[in-house]
Amino acid sequence: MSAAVGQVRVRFAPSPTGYLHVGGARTALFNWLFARHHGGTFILRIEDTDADRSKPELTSAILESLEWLGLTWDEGPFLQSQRLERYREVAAQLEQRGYAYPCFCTAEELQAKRTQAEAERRPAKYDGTCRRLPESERQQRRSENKPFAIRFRAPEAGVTTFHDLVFGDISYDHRELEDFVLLRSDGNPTYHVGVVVDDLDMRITHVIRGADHLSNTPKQILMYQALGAPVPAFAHLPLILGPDRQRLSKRHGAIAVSAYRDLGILPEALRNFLALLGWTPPGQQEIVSLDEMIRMFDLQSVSRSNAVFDPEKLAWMNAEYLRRLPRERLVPLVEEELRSAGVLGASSALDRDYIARAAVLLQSRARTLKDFSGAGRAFFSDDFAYDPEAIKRFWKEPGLAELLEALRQRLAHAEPFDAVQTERQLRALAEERGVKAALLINATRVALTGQAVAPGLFDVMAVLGRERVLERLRRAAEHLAAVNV
RNA sequence: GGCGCUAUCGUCUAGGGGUUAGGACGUGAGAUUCUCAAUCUCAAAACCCGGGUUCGAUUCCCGGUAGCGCUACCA
Repeated sequence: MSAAVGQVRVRFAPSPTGYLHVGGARTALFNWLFARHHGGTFILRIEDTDADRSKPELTSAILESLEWLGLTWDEGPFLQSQRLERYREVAAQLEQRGYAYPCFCTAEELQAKRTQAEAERRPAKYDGTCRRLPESERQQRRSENKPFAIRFRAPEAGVTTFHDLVFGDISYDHRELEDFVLLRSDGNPTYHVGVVVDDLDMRITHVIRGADHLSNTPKQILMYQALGAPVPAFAHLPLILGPDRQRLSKRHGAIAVSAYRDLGILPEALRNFLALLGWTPPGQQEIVSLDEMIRMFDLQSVSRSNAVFDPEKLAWMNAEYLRRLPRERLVPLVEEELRSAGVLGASSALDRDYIARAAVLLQSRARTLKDFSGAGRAFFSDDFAYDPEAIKRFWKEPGLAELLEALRQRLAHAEPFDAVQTERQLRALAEERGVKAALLINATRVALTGQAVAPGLFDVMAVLGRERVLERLRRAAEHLAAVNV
């Protein structure tokens, strides 16, 4: 790739009217991958021209989510709200050159026209009242300080055709176009001005965005042409849908990137999963490292049909990543999870080495980080409850209290207190009493972890250590004796 | 309604004029076992419909249908 010519410049341009959702994250990811693949530049721009709906705190939340996903930007973030003068300047320029005109219609008038058009089952495009205003009339109304918007003078005939890198050739008849607003009557630009002017000023070479912008593209191309500017390449991405095949929205539950972080999802897992929504790497491998993704990413292999977001597959992928996590990354993540879940207090006596051993033991069956503080709670705190289901399943045998007490006494002298020795002692006891080892093992598991499901019992004992094991056996025997009468 | 786009297992997708239509998640069965997960084996599961082109279409073309998008002084 030659660096001098065609240096790739792409951007991600969210609007701070909500949190970064998975669809936006996927768009950001594809832009980022494209930039990295081509050794280009990834620019972040905040489209906050809608003063009413934009919230500054959402901007920082979006940045945070992008950083969490590892999608770092090379330039920006640029705020459109700080470039308003520039947009007005361009709008004025378009007006001077006859590509735009002032429109004095009020919101009420426009609404009335639209309603009537719908009633008559006509397309509800702007009727062009102010487009046909004589120049003198325009001067007159302006001098009266009547509020006005600036509209683009769309061509009345012809077709705009462009080549989309994902969708192929797209044609759009100009008769479908209306004279869309460039500048609102309060002087603020609309979306179309913001994108075109910024993409131009920022020398964007490839506009990679959601397919919901496909129909907007002809309008923007017309603006580039009116400005006598080169048109960038376009690549539209299929949309991400909910399980009901509707466009993803709050109704679908977790859609914000931050929600997945809170659910205990790893950023690399979410990133990998998102990459597979609409893009397939060559070969049949689905777990793809970042480096491989960058190397293999290609807009031409992006799908054209919308994709349903499948949380089940994400969960599977997260488990895959969790299992592969090296200890030095796993342990801090687990500690953080335990702390935020309140399992580990500030004054916890647990040392790092212990936490590490417990985390590694739990690692192979964890689906999310939440599992460490949830199902794994008993490894990090003495304050855990016996799961009613576990009791029902493994504590139904009579005489268990006495059996656990006997086990406690045997284990008190097991030396060393490791998986091999504890297993030997437990099996010996089971044989001595003529009960199946499984019965004792399962009952003990509930005693030690409160759960019906846990790692291998003897590994659990080895990690917990003699002191905790004996104490918990005592507690369980007590509990059973009290309940079973 | 108008315009645009899309259409392969439940889901994500590969493929492509002649294939046993491939993989992954999920689902079912089995192996293993100390519970569960993991792992291994096996199984069920798809080319939207109708025309056309062709010796032959799931693949190419047209139409229909369905879904999604746009249709704002939102982005």
